[in-house]
Amino acid sequence: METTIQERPVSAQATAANADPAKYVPQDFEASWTQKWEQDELYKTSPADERPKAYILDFFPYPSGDGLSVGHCRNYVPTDVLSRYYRMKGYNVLHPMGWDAFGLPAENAAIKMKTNPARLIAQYSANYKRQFRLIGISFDWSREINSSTPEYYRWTQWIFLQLYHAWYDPRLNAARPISELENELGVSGAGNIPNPHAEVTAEQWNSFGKKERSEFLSNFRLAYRKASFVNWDPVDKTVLANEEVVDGRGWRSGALVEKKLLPQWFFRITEYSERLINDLDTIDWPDHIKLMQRNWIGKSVGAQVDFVTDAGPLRIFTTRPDTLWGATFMVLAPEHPFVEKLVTPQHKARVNQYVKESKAKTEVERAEEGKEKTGVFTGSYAVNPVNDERIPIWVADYVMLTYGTGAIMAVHAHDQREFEFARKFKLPIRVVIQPQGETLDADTMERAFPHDGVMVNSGPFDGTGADVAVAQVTQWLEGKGIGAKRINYKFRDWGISRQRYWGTPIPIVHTADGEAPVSPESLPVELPDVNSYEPTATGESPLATIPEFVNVTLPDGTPGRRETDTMGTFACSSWYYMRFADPQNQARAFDPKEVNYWLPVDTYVGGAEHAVMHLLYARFWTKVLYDLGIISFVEPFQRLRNQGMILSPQLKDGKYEKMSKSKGNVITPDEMVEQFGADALRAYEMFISDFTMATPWQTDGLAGTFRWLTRVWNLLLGAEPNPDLPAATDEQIKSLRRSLHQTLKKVEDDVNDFAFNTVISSLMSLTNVLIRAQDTATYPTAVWDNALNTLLLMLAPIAPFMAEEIWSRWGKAYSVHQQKWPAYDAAAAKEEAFTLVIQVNGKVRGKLELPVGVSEDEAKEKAFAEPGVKKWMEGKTIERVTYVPGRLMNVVVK
RNA sequence: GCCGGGAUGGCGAAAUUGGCAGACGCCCAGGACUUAGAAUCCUGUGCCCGUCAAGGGCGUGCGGGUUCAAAUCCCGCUUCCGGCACCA
Repeated sequence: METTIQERPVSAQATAANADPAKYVPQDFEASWTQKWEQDELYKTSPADERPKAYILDFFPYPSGDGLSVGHCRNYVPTDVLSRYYRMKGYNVLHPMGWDAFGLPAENAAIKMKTNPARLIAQYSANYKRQFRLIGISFDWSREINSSTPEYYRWTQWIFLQLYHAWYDPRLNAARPISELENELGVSGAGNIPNPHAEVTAEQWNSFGKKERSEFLSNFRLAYRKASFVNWDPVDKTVLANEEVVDGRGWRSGALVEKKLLPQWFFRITEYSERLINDLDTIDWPDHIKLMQRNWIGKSVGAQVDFVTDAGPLRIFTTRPDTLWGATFMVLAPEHPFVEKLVTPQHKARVNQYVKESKAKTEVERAEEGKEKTGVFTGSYAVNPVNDERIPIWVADYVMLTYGTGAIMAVHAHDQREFEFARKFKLPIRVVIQPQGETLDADTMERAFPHDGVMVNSGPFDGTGADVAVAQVTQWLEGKGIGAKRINYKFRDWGISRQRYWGTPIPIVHTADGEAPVSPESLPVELPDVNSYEPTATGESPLATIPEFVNVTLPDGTPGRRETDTMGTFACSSWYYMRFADPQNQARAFDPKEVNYWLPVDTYVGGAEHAVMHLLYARFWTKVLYDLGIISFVEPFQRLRNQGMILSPQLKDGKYEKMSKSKGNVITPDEMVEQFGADALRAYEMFISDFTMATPWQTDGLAGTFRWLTRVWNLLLGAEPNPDLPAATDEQIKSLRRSLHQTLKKVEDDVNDFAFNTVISSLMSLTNVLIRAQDTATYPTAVWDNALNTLLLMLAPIAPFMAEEIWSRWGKAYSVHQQKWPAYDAAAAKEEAFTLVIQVNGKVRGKLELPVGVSEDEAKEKAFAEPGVKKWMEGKTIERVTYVPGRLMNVVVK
């Protein structure tokens, strides 16, 4: 098929030749207003004061070489509109911007281009900044921050030390100074701490040397180092957090992640599981994000039970203690320490082989093979403590060491995985839960029955119903001392070590006596300025190869080696929103007065992809700093909203694609501004669809908002009223004011509700009303001027350039952006009449204009007299009439 | 597999949460202005029957249901997009 080249019908490109001052040519004035606003520091935020505050924040962007696309503008424009709106409402507004500048993409790009990541970031962020200015975003640039500067990461390190020097006391449900733990250990050991991470008596503790104490405290510190199997990305040559592994691959490199045993730094976020779940109820976030966090934390309530084995008590976790009597064997994870102890000589070879193979598999391989269960018998047996039955112990890789206790009891009849396993290995199956209304038969069952029912074959519990079974059995186990209630969480501590150069150095020195934290006064531990910083394949940070960095002598003369891992960038973004409250502070991370005034963030906007990473980590840091008395709030982000993605306008295989540089379908704000101006772009970003919805870009739609702004321009700067037109009647004047104030209400409500698309459509409607009014009658000057003035003020947050230009052409005092938001008059907005929709048997048969407050009888009388309605009622009997005042009447006839 | 969220004209979408489906735009068609085009303005525009009429029927992914009344609530599917994934 032949394609014709479409001419671009609408365009406002300025050419010097046809410059007409009456015409709307945004390119003629937008840039100079940006300059003036900046000169005048129009958007500079004041420190804490008496006014109510509004903190409106976008997710901390990672500046990339590609710059911003029109898709990125989708969140920056609405937050800017909100900020401008709040300024006009008299709020003290904080609307800042900065750069999440550390991390792999910049470092990898810099290595490739043989340059320095700092230089790249400077270049990329300058481009972002240029684009933000281009589209009129009102950031207070005096508060700009860059997480890779020593002035910033000094305080990231400081917060790291706060965590390092703290532990979580389950008795207080809060973090406390580690020194208080040390005191307690010296007096009473760990004996008074419920479920301590490690046991110690006071005598033992007091006999410990420096190094032993240091190592012991690692079991409690909120920032700790531990050798563990980690997700190793062989392409980026670094460790990844669990959240950064997607389908077994590194989220940035896409490489298959390997398991590697390395000493790593962690933050003990799991201590906050319960609070992270509970406090979700106190914040205004999208439900699906809350749900994702809950699922990620993965709380399950059940019981732990000790089975008797030759190697000692074997502890399992189950959410179904009511099925204990149905256990027909046990399964250990291949890495479980009991495997070695329990395997009998004649099974040793097979078991060792199986364990070796499992350990070699990646997570993906394990999962892929997951449908077909594998496993081997150890040769040993365990005794089920509830019925003294002897059951075989197997090893199978569908059991994970990292969840629960790494060991399970297998109840084949009531768990699908175990059912499959039992069928495959011809193990016995026993029904211990009978569903209501049917009878399960262990021999003929084709699938497990994992649901509720009545307990059978369960000794003293036969006949117990599902509603109470778990609680009663758990209590019984506790009474007999063979088990206890236990809560398990899926998620694990947050691994922050990165074996890379471009990140915040971890402020720890390793000495012969153990770890020595860098003193706060000697921060920052600066990243050395070096030429070569390529990652090593060994799992060692490139910093380890720099002797000047590594070798240190502590103030007391002790020689040490600096920690050479750096922190993953989620550390930087876990507190940047606090730094914005007091970004220049050289003496501390922030002044508590400022941070407690501005925080929590009132409205936080960004993509849903950070649901379980940044948003969980930031909440965790906030809670720790709260516990330590540094800040006075427990949740960082009061209201969260996620923008929908903007897709490429081209259909491919019946779908709209994501914009990406590799597909060559990226549309930039630069080209759109060049063609239509920034204001039309802003309006279209709002108008395109519901804020949360993914939607394709349509440049023709942008042409539509440009046309609308042109009509507004012509209306507001238009000619004097036509003297030939009749004077407006009282009714017309009332009607005009009604439209005006209804729109005002709608715009305010919708801005607050993030319904930006309908903000634009209602302003378009108002524009149409005003243009029509202008062509119909001459309105009193006061009425007309007030209408135009109100429209312009409503437009100011949306189209800031145009609003300022018109304001200035009207000869009003600079600046429109320092004006008050117009006052809403509810009386003026009130309707005097309404349209009554008349239905007969549910079908619309007529409409009637009636005064508000008309009586039901009168409405009926008039409705039944309507010819269109009458026609359908003739010869029928009225069965019922439903009347919804102000709306609708439905007559049911037969 | 489990858990979320969607599906509305040719296109992007609205719909006060049970009360006129399609606001507001785009596209398209016809007209005005113009030497002509662009821009602008006016009119029309869910589908079908009907002479472009009057009028009527159908219509919010599909199939049922509740209700005087369903895009909206309930049950069962299809499909797309996210998330989780042997979690005991």
